[in-house]
Amino acid sequence: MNFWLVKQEPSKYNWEQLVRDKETYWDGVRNYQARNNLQKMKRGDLVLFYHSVVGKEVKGICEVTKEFYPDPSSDDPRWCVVDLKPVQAMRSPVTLDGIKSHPGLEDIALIRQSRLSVMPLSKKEFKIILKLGDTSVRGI
DNA sequence: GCCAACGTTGGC
DNA sequence: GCCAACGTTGGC
Repeated sequence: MNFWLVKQEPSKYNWEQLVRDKETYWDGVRNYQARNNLQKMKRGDLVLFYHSVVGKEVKGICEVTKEFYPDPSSDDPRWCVVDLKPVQAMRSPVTLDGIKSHPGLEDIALIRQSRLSVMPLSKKEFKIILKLGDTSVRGI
């Protein structure tokens, strides 16, 4: 199983909306590197949902329920989406400051490559963020 | 194939 | 609202 982090501005789509929707397709990715990461996601992978710009915090954990397929919001066959469903809200959202200041997280793309919207996390990094959020999921 | 111009993202 | 970082586009 692999671990990921996706970002979105909460004014465009946010965790609360995902919880209401129960499931969504993650559309709008228009960057090759982010798309390549989307294509590597496997069913059952866990994905952190980060609110960029407003809040700047990890709000919850999702699961990949469907692997990549063409983006229904685009005519361009280069772009794709995956389906995500919410699994668990963070008991305590993990802020960007918290991530920046925690040893062991200084190399994640959220910090090193702030514009990337879909990025991989190591299991270790995923576990640290869950711990910072006082949250656990599926034995992790 | 290089690079200037331009657009977008996202932290501050 | 500003600006740095970075990706994309298009002229040459």
